[in-house]
Amino acid sequence: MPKLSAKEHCLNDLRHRILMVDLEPGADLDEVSLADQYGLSRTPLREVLQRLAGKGLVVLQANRGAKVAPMDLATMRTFFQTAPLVYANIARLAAELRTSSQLDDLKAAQSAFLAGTRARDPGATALANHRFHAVIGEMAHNPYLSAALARLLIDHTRLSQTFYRPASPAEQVLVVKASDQHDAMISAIEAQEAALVTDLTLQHWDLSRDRLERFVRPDPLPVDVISLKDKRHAV
Amino acid sequence: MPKLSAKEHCLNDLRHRILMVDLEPGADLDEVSLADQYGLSRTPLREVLQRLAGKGLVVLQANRGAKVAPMDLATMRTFFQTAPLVYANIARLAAELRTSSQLDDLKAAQSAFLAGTRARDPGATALANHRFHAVIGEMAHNPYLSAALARLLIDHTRLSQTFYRPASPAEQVLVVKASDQHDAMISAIEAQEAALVTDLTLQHWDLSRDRLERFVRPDPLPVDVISLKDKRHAV
DNA sequence: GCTCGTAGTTTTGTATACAATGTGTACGCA
DNA sequence: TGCGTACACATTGTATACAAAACTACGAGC
Repeated sequence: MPKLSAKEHCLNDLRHRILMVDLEPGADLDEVSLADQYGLSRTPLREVLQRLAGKGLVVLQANRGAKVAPMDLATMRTFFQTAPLVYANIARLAAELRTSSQLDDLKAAQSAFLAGTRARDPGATALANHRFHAVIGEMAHNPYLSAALARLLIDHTRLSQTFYRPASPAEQVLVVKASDQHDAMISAIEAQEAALVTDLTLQHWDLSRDRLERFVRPDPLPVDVISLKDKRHAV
Repeated sequence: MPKLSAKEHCLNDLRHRILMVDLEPGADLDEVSLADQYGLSRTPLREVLQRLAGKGLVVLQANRGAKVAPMDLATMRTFFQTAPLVYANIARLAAELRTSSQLDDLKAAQSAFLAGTRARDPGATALANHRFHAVIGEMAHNPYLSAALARLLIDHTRLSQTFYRPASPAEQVLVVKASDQHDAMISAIEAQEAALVTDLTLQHWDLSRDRLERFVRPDPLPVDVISLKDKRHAV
């Protein structure tokens, strides 16, 4: 069991809280309060913030402290525009270049994902999903595209959390479908079938996008209030 | 005139030296010597290193200091594989989304590039070229692809420096051609002709790749040493 | 003779005190 | 009353001293 230093715990926990939108996009981060919250002095805490800034999780403002990386409308637009390109290319490279130990990591991430869904734990599920796709990024052995992927995954995970609502039956079906796609991707990556993985990845993206869109643009409220009244007891 | 703090100067200068391969890939960076070299204490210097690490210019090794980001064979292979994809997509977005002030920045970078070539200053030329493509990255308004682009440009600039040899006449022709392509790209971006910019960018990439390849795989030495002797005075 | 262990040195990591910068508020003046 | 300035407070940035970890070299044991 690797014993984590206070600094490592701080880094992981802040990362976790940002991805879970426990710390909201744009939120100011106070050095002193975070420092004694994690039981370290400001010096190493500032290094943690610099590191998080390097990964794109926070942004530093000179003489004005750090804040959680914001997510405005423009960001989201760009996200939807860019994700399929990067995901597809990463997936293709992953199929070609994956090592067997990375394949084990991927299967472990998928196990965690399944466990999360079974436990109805949206946070754990989202985090495992993040890990799953991050491992595919590692498989691609491409530092350039991985830099883009890492930033995409940050916003992808945060968007999922933002729009998540306690599992409706329809939602649950989609999650199961996503899990099946994960399994298919694992098989294809293991068999190194690059074209197939690319295709599966794009299907997976479409599912994810539909799921996000469903919350951004929900079904409109019924215009006819009277008829709604009649249906009240039909639920 | 913006007065630079010692810290900003340190950041810029280290960046500069890394891009110019004055600091070679993989070189160890000693905190204390760098600290008094730039006249600041270790605390802010470490922050500078963290920032450079975030940009991908250096890599940090826990309890074992920092070193300049290495460039091994695998990196170069990946670079050539990935560059056209990112450059082309960035260029297309830049044409669509550029602002007029960014267009001014781009023209300024091209002026600097031209000045560098005229002065036969390979360092200044490479840096201006870096800036030129970085501005196109800014125009794309896409933080995800920009992250990939930034890392590509680091290695692109370093490769150019590594393989640069004092301008042969043939080499000079290629630089002029590159400059012309820059001008064409500026016009196309100004006119927001996305398809044209994408095409020009890929042509520009081909030129750059040919130039790099020329040095990686130069013409073989003449096998027939005797006949070479006869030609000695013909040069 | 080689390996392992250990002491000393060098280098990195952390805490704290202090300086500088930014921010808010209250007061004076028009 | 409105605006500007100045002062006080809060927060960030820097330096230095100290602690911990890694590297080196030397010596003992097998």
